[in-house]
Amino acid sequence: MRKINTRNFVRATRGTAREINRRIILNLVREHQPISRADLARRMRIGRGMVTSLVAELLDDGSIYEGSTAEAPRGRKPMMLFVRTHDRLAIAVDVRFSRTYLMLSDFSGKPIALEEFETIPDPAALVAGLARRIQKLLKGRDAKLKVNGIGLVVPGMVDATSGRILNAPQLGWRDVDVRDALEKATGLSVHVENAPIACALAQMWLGDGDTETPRDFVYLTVGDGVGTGIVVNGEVVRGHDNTAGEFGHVPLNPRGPECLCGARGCLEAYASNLATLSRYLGHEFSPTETRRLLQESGLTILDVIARAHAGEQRALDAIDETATRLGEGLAIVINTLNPSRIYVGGEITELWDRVEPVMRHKIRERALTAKAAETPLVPEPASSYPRLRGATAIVAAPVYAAPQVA
Amino acid sequence: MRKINTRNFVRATRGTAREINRRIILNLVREHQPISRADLARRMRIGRGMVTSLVAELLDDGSIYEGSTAEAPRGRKPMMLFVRTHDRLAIAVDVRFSRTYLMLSDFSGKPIALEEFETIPDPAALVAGLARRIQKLLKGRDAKLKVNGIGLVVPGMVDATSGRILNAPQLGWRDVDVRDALEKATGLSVHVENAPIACALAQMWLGDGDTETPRDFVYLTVGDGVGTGIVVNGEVVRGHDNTAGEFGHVPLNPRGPECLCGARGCLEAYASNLATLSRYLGHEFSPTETRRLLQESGLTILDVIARAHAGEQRALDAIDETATRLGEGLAIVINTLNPSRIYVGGEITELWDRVEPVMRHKIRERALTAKAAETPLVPEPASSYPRLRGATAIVAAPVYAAPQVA
DNA sequence: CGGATTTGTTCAAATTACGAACAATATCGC
DNA sequence: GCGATATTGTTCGTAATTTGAACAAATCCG
Repeated sequence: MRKINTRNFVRATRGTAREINRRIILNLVREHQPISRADLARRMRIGRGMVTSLVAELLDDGSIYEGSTAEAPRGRKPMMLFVRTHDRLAIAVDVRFSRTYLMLSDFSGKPIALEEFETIPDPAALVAGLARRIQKLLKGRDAKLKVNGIGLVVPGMVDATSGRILNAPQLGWRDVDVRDALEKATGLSVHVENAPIACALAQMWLGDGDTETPRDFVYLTVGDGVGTGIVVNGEVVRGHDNTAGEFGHVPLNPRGPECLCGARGCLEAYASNLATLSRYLGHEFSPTETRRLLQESGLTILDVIARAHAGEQRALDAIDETATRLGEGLAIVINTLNPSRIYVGGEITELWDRVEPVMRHKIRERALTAKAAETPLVPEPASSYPRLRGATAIVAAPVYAAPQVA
Repeated sequence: MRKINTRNFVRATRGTAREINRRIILNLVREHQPISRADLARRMRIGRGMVTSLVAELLDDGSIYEGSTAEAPRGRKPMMLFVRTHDRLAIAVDVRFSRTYLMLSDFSGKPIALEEFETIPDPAALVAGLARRIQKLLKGRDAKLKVNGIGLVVPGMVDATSGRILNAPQLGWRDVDVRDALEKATGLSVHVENAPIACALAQMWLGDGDTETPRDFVYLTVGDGVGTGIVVNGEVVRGHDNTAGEFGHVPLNPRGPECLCGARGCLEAYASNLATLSRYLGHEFSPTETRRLLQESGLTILDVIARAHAGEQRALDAIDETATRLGEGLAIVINTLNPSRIYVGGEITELWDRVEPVMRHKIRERALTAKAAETPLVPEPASSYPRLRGATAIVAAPVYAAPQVA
């Protein structure tokens, strides 16, 4: 029961029904490939003639392709259909505090080329550098491989419709427009997105290969900060001013450590990588001291994880406390949004066998129903580059998304 | 960019485009009445001929009606259209701990008859009693007034699709099916909904007369418990097991008062009417003691509010603390969902001039952005019967909602 | 009263969904 | 090897629907 937006609706025209059914077929092929025309007709309860005609259009515009025929117990062998992902490309950019990652990948998220370089703090200079690298990246490529656009992910608040970066504290950017500049420099369409939302979009549109992604879930990212991407009813939640999902600043303890946001005892001040590292070094997190402390020690979160793996008690204690706090935060996520699943991304997933039971224990303590207490937690290893996959997803999604109607 | 649900999609048929446009017209009439066919054609960028034909169908099925002609500076005077609400009725039922409210209203939410009686704890007996009262209510009515259905609101978790009440602790109901029984007894279709969600639906579909309701907001109910109804992208958030919106059990203080849910320091244990009343009597909230305490004293929340109005310091202190805690809770709502507005319902709104500034102060302290800190808080007086309006809304909404497609 | 202007209706043409017939393969029983 | 049967995919006529233009109705103005 969605309400129609009478300020900004899309009315149906002669071609709308066809467009809707074509998009449904494209998605059925995507999720059930290989699949035959006759199978599509059965699933959609539609005549095979209609399928032939719609499939012809999808073949024409290159969205799908015909593979070989498949075995059948009797009758004519069906001609199998597949979505064309290997020659539709996206350029994914992940801008982070110290380094920027640049990936060329196909529409399935499979990497073709990957490079990284030091982040240039000035937006204009970064755009110029990016444009140069992108041009070089595409130079030697086969012209047949169509690049559909650029997806750019930043740690911070983004207005996805205007493409403006509203506030990215880690980069020191405020109200910066990189989209238009990068579009002008490369001639490609550019989509900008906030990192946790991008990770959620990667899960939604590219999946993780094995299990089917639900239509309502939360993606928790644990990095220098703690953030979430929220998906409800098959759609991302951005919020009225693009600041939804800041579960990192849920207060856990009014007398807890000071947080970058100015408050005390935020989840992030307990569970971000900086906070974990700081705790390992014997200090509470502090927005003014911690960075200096870490630079002095030269340690990174991966060192703490390695030592925990090796069995060092101090490292294990630091990690356990982080997991406990994450569990408290996730209990709030579960009680307020009741997602069917929670994905967890970040270096901390390397210790999943240790971390998950601790989080689960807290969640069981706090969840309001027995079902909710067992909300599946799914780790996503950092090795799968979730942010870059998310950048790819924002380029690919418009091709597969439901057409806007009504 | 909504993802198509390939397990449960609706394909477009020959009539789909027509259905979509008819529904758009209905909603345009709803929100802009009085409006002429020519105006509709302009707003939809569609030929007037199409509008004539679609409007004829809507006139036929009684969704809208023609009023009188309107003045125009020159040319033929337009014939104005209106939605027909006054002779389409809904029966609204609000089952609460001690009393049950029964309202007959039209589709605009305007009450026609209202009665109340003591809640019968046994579900089957309550249904039988309700059916009897409903029959009596409808007996004397004009047969032309079409009753579209019954909306029933309960304090607790509800599976809106199956109509089962999963858990309503205040009523002591667990996994109870009142829908089928009430449908059988009355011959009317019955919709069951959770109270805070129903309040949100009332705002979304019936509005409050003056201002336009946004497509993303939160409705906070402060009663015996504290709950929220969440609306995102013009659609209600129910959660995977129908337990979304439990912001009442966000922990504010790990060493706070014990809550009914078993945890400590929940928002609800600070800010529900029971907690406020308990605090006024000089005690912390306690799930075991408070009810007895209140029965002994014979006081209700309205007494405390009246004394606060009269300027009694002890009452004011109790209310201020409640407002402070609600502010902390709302800051979490704002940082995690970033709604464009928050409606607040409950007896406490009687003291809005006192309560709002206290909540706002806390929100300003905690909100992550300046814009979010100014998220409008809109009080809804208990006198407008928000839950009963919500029950009406769940009956009326299917008539106006966007058709499900793709 | 005729021209100008706007609203609402009618109608023919262009498109499109739909369904039935048909062509193309393939297996199986004999 | 050959007809019977089953299944896939295509073609094509029919019915339904959008679309745009012409037309009728209503009103004001000079």
